Amino acid sequence: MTTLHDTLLDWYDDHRRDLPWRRPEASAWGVLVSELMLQQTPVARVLPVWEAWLERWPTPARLAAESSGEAVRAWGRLGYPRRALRLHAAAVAITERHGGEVPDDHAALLALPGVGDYTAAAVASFAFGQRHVVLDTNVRRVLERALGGRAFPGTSPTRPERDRAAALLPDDPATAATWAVAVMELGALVCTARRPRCEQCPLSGTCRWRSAGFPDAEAPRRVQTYDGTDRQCRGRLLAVLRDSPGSVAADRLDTAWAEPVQRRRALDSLLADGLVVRTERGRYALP
DNA sequence: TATTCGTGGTG
DNA sequence: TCACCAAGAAT
Repeated sequence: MTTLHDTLLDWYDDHRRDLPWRRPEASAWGVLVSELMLQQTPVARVLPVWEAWLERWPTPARLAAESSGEAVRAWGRLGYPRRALRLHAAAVAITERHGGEVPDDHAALLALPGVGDYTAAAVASFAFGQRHVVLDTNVRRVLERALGGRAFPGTSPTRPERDRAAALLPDDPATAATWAVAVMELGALVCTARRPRCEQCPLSGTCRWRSAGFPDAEAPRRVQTYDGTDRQCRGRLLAVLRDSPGSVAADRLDTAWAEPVQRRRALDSLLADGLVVRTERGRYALP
């Protein structure tokens, strides 16, 4: 433990958000649900959906007993609806393979649908108080700036990056878990991607990016176009199905997207993903 | 390894 | 206004 650790842990104690999945009464299932929902989706939009989800499905077994289509419907407009399918599949796997209890083992977590290296480490750390390197985009940015002296990390985590994060991890598991969430929180609230609030940062005194004069602060980042893409088309088609209690006729989908070739392609991909099924007489529905 | 996969808030 | 983004995973 160094002054860096004490400084950041003190900051976290004073500034941490009171998020429902961080409360003591939150279950491991609640933590897992939050992590799936938070993949590429802002906290503010996750909050109401998470509350409703846990109210309706307080355990993995309760979700596993439902159709995957109900999960897709309850997912609402969080985006990337394949995550809803994966979360449902994870609930089924937990029910079948782990007796309905979210596993506390990193490898077992990693084997669940929708759970990658980050999410497995996050659940093991946040829900079970274990010591893991939790390397999300926030943590990577904070460490790259504070220790690496650069504005942004590369596209994917490197070996040296992991080693650096591992070397910083406190020995005590409970402290390591708090450290992990504290670094994430700093990245989310202060050391943000665009306009970091350096005047509020507890690490500003030692930050190498700051002492170097903020090089490459305006580094061009990859812009993702959306209008007119297959993604947008899929979203429109799925919205029609979410808002319909049963199945819909094909011509209902035609009204959701005018261009027939792209509409066909998008519908085929939704069918291939299992987000949509074909029912009787050429009608369509959630699975 | 580079792509693909939604959505809506915001500076 | 509109480009930019927000706790990744799967392939």
